[in-house]
Amino acid sequence: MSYLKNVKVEGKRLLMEAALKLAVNTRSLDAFSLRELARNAGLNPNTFYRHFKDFDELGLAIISEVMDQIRQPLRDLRREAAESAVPEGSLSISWQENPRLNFVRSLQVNNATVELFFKFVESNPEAFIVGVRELHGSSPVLRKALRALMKDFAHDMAEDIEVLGLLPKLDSASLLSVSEAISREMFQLSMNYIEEPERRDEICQQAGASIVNLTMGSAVLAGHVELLADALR
Amino acid sequence: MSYLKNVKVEGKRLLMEAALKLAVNTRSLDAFSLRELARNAGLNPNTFYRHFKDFDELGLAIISEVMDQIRQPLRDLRREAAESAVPEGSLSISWQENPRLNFVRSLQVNNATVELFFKFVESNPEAFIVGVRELHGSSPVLRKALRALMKDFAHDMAEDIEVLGLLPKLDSASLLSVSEAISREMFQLSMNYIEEPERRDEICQQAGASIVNLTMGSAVLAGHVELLADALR
DNA sequence: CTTCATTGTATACAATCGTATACCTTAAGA
DNA sequence: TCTTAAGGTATACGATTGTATACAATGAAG
Repeated sequence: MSYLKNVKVEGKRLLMEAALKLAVNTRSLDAFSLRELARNAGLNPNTFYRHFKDFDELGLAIISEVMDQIRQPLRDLRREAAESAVPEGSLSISWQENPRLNFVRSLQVNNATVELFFKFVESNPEAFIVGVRELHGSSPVLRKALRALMKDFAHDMAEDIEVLGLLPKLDSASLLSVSEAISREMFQLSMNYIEEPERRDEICQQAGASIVNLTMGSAVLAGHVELLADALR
Repeated sequence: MSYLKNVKVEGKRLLMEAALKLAVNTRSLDAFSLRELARNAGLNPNTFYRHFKDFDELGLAIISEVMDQIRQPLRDLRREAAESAVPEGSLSISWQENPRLNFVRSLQVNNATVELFFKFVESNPEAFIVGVRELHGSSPVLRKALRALMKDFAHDMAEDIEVLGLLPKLDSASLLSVSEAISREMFQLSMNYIEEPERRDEICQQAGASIVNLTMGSAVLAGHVELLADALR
């Protein structure tokens, strides 16, 4: 919930908290005024300048703090999903040896991850709203920072997929590319998930389907058709 | 280029044009003031109220006009790509009869479409910037409108895929779901395409890969593995 | 104990904001 | 021909904005 424990100076923290809250409600980091922000933080307008040069600097600070709190949990969640689905000792069995087992396991991990991911989104909406919003928002500085961040997420994911053996062998470029596509899809869908509560099941399914499609498609293109054919036989 | 030919009243058109331009530069539809808008349109501030109740109404008007000008061209472009890739008379040959031919053709159409799409984006950046921006922007009204619009695009795409025989038989739910995912990916990547000119080739490839992955993955999941295996043999 | 940087406040000001009221012009309908 | 609605302007108002300048409290370093 509170992403800003690291921020020691109280005024700074109050401002960042207020900004995050305002961003979630008005839903843009620069849609509110400096004075409005100060008012919400219970501080004098000028205090802002003690900590930030401008709104970009505030935005970067928030993003950086939030991501510190989110990145690792997301990885943990993926591993958690993986472990919950692995029949004991089967980790070592390669796709070549037992396509079917690995395929089924991959689907399980996939579904579990998606479910956990959206639960996580649900309990941390502010972080996702601000992130996705500003990814295409009005500040070039924030856009750039968030694009870099998406890269990091994708990189984490690629690494995990490899370590957890969730896909047949893929060259690392393709793997990263697929991971990036999955990241984009998941973050995008997280907005729908937040905003359309009545469609949450559907969105969950949609996300799962996209991931399966992307991963299986990439497996096919990497020359693993026969492998998949075996898995599905 | 000019999306607003339909708007007859001059003041209204001037306001919409100014808003579109401002949105592209400041990159948010409500990041500027009513007076700033009027100034850019060369009109009295009050003229705004003659045509719009508030900024949402302006936004909706712009979106609606822009999309009228964009939706059909996008479809044409897809058909154009399809026709350019079809060996004469081969349209009638089903995936079952000749998997390989259809697979190759599908890839060709795919690549051509992606290329044409990004060319289109390049020559209509305003439309895409505003669209993607406001899809996750600060106005719930615009968000909702743009989500509906994305649905329409996806629906068009699904219809075209079916008519043009770009995929092996798929139940219509899956087809729509895949089309939606493709739409999201394409619109998302269109932003990167605009903002990172030095990576355009890479982005183009990325888009192509995602589409192939999504479509082929869905084919696999729909039980067409053997078909694809044949195509790739 | 003094110094001084840090964090926050108080006051002030010109600029800009949204909008209310009133008025002008034009073209269409009665 | 007279009326009336629509599109556009002029002026004016109080509210809010970003920020400059000056000042107060605190705590660490010397």
